[in-house]
Amino acid sequence: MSRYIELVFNLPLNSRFTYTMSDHMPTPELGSRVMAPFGRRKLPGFVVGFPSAAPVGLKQLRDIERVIDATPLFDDTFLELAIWVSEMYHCSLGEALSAMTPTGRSEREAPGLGPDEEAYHVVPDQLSADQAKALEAVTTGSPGLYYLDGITGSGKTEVFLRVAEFVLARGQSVIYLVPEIALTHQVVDTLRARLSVPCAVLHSRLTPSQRLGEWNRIRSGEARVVIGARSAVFAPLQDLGLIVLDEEHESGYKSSSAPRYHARQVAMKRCARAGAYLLMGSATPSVEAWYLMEQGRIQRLELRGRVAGGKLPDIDLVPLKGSDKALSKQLVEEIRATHSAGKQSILFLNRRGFSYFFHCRSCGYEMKCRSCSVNLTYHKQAGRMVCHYCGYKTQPIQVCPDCGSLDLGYSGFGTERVEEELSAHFPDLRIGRLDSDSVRVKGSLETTITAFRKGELDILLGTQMVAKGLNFPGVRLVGIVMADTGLQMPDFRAAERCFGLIVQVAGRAGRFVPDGRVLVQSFRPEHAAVRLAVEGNREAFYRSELETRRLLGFPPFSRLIRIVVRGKKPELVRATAESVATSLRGPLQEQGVGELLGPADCPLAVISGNLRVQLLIRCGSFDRVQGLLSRFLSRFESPRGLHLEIDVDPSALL
DNA sequence: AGCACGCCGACT
DNA sequence: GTCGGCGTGCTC
Repeated sequence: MSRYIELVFNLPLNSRFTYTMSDHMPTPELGSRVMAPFGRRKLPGFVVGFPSAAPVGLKQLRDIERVIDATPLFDDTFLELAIWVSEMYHCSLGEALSAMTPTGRSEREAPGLGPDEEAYHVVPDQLSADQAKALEAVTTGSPGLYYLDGITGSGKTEVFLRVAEFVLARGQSVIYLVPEIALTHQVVDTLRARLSVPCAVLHSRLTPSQRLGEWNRIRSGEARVVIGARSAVFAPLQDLGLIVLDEEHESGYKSSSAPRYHARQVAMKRCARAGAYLLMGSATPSVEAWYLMEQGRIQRLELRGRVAGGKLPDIDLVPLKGSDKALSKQLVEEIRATHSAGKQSILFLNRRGFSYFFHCRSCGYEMKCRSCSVNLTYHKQAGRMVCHYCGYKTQPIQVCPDCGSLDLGYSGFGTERVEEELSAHFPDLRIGRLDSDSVRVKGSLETTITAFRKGELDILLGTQMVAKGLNFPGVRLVGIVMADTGLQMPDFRAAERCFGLIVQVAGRAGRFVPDGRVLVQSFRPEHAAVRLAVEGNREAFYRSELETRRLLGFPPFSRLIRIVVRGKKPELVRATAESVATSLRGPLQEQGVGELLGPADCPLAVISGNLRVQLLIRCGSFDRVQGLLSRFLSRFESPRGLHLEIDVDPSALL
């Protein structure tokens, strides 16, 4: 009599595969992995069931080869969550399990400046009135959704810690999520110093054996606190009592590869199931979270003012109208004054991409990547035009290939160009640059930061990664070189991101540089996102942004599902997108559950030689659209060399 | 997703 | 004659 075992693989195949076990083999447990012959290959598979009979219509089943895991990776509660993930985000069960367990392939993460802001976390003798109120609201309220709405330095971390202590004291466990790996270390240090319970760390940059080790410490119950980036939301804790989601607005919580889950969404699901608290926090909540707070579906806990005192710095808005210089007169003067006072300056640029590209002043021709539809960026050091999507490099042109004009110019500012302008203005000042180019040389990140901290540099210039490192003691001036980068992008969250960035940078500057100056340069100083951020008027910004979203029928007034058809053959891609649209549009309309937009080329229409065409479903009834889409996808056979990417609640539409 | 099979074109 | 393009089918 045969024993049957059901496996799923990390493949885009929806079915489960039944195998037999030879008599001498000990039966593996549900949730462990086994090696199994699969066609001509051998693959690791997850054990998801033990059917009592073989599936009908199969003549010969094959034996599994060996058991990989001595102890299982997950239990049936976890399997239930994996099934939910696979249905919600339209991937196979095996793909979901791969992403959720320590076996998953590593997610790519941007290099970051380890912000040791938490090192400044001091245990206060007494909570502020707002902190005490927030803590009481959570601990006397029923488990559910809570939001610490407060600026940097308002003491969110202390409240997170106290709620964690409260939950641990009840014998329950805690997941503490941060938006990127670089932030885990400080949180770990703070929690380990404070909580008398072993903490585990989970993120994708641990080695496979480290990850498995931490995973087993969690499964065994040894560690009741887990700190980590988004994948830590799947930590296999028993008796979950609390998930902390710090910096809720951060885009790092959304996975950019299948399954494209959002840690906030998964956290809500887990907390609802476990009867646990979900405690989020940010100074600049996502528009969705803000809306839910307005509706009372998330309980807002306001933290006003700063625990350590210190008011928000004055922010000056400097228009950049009609100038082709990256540094305005005001900014130059401020840098000089700052240096004269023996202080340091930090200059901040949104992104290294979308800036400093080549264009023809006569006809407007722009140099684009041959296989991606993005503008190439000039990198002076290498003397090359570089594509930031595929890495393609080519020589800069001397003559416009379209009109023959020699009048070619740069526009936009990259860090290199700003550095050049700085050197011209301040030949005697020492300038350090931090961006993903300069950081690629290993060790240079630490070297630059250390030098700056020691006062061996006068100006630190960088991209995103300096935004979180504004806690240097000698800094007095923070300049945002071009605040509106990204605003022109065809993405409905552009304004929200722009707003959040300015407020975050200004807030951090104010926390660590109480007498500091913040200068925001902008080409579009009149834009609501820029103006209201500089004024610090959050209510007005969210009100105006919500009104825009309402008019356009965008989230939070609807939920979106994005389908990207991607492939090398343009005709095939377009034809497939068209046929997918036709198959979906009818049922959506007849059932009145949603609306299909497109097909249309993605704003970044070609990446690495693949044409990308998108369809957008604006859901009236999210659940019914999901059902309809699942049924469609199970019938749909993708032509060869062609991929469908399904993104539920997309965070960007590029 | 792989990996084989199989059926047509242009190379030693 | 065969090396190799990628269309088609299948994996318990």
